[in-house]
Amino acid sequence: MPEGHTIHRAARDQAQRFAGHALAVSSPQGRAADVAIAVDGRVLERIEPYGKHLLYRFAGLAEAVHVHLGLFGRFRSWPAERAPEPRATTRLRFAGGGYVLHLSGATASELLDPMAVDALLARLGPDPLRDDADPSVAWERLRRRRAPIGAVLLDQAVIAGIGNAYRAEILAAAGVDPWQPASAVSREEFGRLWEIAREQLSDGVRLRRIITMPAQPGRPRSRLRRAEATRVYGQRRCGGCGGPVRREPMGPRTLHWCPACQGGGA
DNA sequence: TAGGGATGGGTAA
DNA sequence: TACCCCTCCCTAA
Repeated sequence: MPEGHTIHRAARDQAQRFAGHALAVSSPQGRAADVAIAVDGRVLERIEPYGKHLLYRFAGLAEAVHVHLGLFGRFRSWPAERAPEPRATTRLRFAGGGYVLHLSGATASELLDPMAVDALLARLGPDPLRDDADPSVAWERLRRRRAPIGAVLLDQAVIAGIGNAYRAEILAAAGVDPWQPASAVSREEFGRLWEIAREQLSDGVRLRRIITMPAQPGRPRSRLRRAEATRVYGQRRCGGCGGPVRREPMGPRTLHWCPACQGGGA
């Protein structure tokens, strides 16, 4: 679920529903009780997405509410009249503007003072989904790394917002060997990776899913089944050439790639 | 119905 | 590198 596209989608959807409204905020689970106390009754002004991080800004409050979904975090929302009771795991509940939102499982759901916000943003690389992103910053960081390009794409300090699925899909679309050192990637190749990242993540925001394969006759992209939606991630056969997709651990995460299209792999 | 993964990341060593 | 946290869903029985 949560790579950068999920976060940007959530920021837009939630801003549309909640921004400008005073929110009733609670923490049924209790683990974010301090957040609930700080913002309950305040007007939500805006929601800012940075990579996989969200910052909620409330009127009259210097601190921001920082949410990071991690691997397990999830938002659910409903029109107020159809909203279920919170579960035992509901970390935060927002209500206002006719809607209810539940957050569960997040790695982070905390108040950050302005200095902590600065520190957070300082350790993130540019986010391809943001208009203010400067890819040359990512390039300067990436070109110095000897780690495999597949691993460096997951480093949020280099590019913010890419996760395990998109790193596989971006490299596959670019035909780049994930195992080659980042330092061996040319400026031109990097430019292509950045552009593909932008396109794939933007499509993910629009379609609300990771879909990197084109539409098929009679089947728009939004209706592609899981087995058709990606080129290599989670697939047994490559969506490009039909050859076998390989899976190997790359550091702590499983890399999916097509040796025929991308090369690589001992 | 139990259990293994999973689109993450921080920390310690 | 290893371990920890966090929750849900799909799969295999």
